[in-house]
Amino acid sequence: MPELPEVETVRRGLQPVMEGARILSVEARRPDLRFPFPPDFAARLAGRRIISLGRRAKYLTAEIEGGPQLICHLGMSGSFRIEDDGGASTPGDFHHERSKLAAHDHVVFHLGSPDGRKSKVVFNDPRRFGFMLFAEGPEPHPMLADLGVEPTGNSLDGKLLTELLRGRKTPLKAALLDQTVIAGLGNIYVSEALWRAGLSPRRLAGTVASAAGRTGERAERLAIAIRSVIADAIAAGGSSLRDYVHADGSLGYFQHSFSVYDRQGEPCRKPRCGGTIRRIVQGGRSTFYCPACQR
DNA sequence: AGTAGAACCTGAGCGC
DNA sequence: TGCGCTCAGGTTCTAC
Repeated sequence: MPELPEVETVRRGLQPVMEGARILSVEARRPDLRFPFPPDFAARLAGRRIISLGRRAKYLTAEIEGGPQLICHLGMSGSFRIEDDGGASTPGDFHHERSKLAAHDHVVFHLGSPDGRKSKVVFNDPRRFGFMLFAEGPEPHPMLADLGVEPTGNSLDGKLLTELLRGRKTPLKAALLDQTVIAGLGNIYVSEALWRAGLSPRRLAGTVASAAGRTGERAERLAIAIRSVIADAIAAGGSSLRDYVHADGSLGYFQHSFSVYDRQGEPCRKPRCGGTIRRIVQGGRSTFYCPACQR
C-alpha cells in the first residue's frame, strides 16, 4: 500500500509509539523478506533506544541510539500495526502475552516506552516485496543515495522540473515514476497529478520543459499538480485500497478523491470536459487519464 | 537511451 | 465449490 503519502501516514502513526521507546526485543519470524535480514538483525537492535523515525521517498528510517540506522520499505503490501504488549508487567515477568499473530506477520518489535508501557509493532507483508536493512555510518545507504527530489515542500518547482525533464524522450508517466527524478511518486499519484496538470501521460517528458512560446508554463502546472496531490493525499491519511494504512488499523480516505485512478469508463470530473477516463498500459502498468482534457 | 517483459510473491475478483 | 486467468500501491533485472 505504499506511495509517499501512505508511507508518511505510517510514519506518523508509528512515531508516538516508537520515538523515544526502547527496543526490548525483536522477532524476525522468517529468514528473509525480499532480501535476507541483515546479520544479527534482532541482536543489533535489542536493548537500544529509538531516537527518531523518518522518511525518505517511500522508505521509513529509524535512528537507533548506538546502533545502525534501520531502513524499511513496505513493498506493495507491507503494513505495520501497533498492539499492547502484555498489559501490566512485573519485573521478572519474562513471557510476553502470547497474543495472536496473523498470517504474514513477519517481524515483531517489542517496545518499552519511557513511562513503562509496553507495546509491540508488527510488520505484516503478504507479498514480501518489502524489506528491512541496516545503514552503517554517516553515508546514506546506497539504496537511498540516488533518490531524486521530494515532492513535499517547496523545492520542486517549475524551474527544477524543467531541468529534470529536459531532453527526456521517455513518456511523461515513466519519467515521473523514476525515483531518481522525483522520489516517492507511484502509480496512483502519477496518474492523479497528470490529470490535475492537464498533461497526457503519453507525452514525451522533454516536451514539458521545451514549451515553445509559453516557456515553463507546463512545467509550472505539473510541479503544482504533483505537490498538491501529494499534500492532499497526506492530509487525507493516504489511500486505502486493499488494506489499511494507519498503524492503528484505520483507513485513509484519499481513494474517495481519485479523479482518474481505477475510474476507466467513467466521466471525467473536470467541469464541462465531457471526456471518458481511459486505461492504458505503460511499462507494464496501468495508467488512467482523460484523453479529452489531458494533452 | 528507451522500453518491453519478466521476475520476485500472495490474494482477491471474475467468468465459467 | 473450484479452476484458471488477470490484476494489484514497487523495484530490479534481462534482452531487444
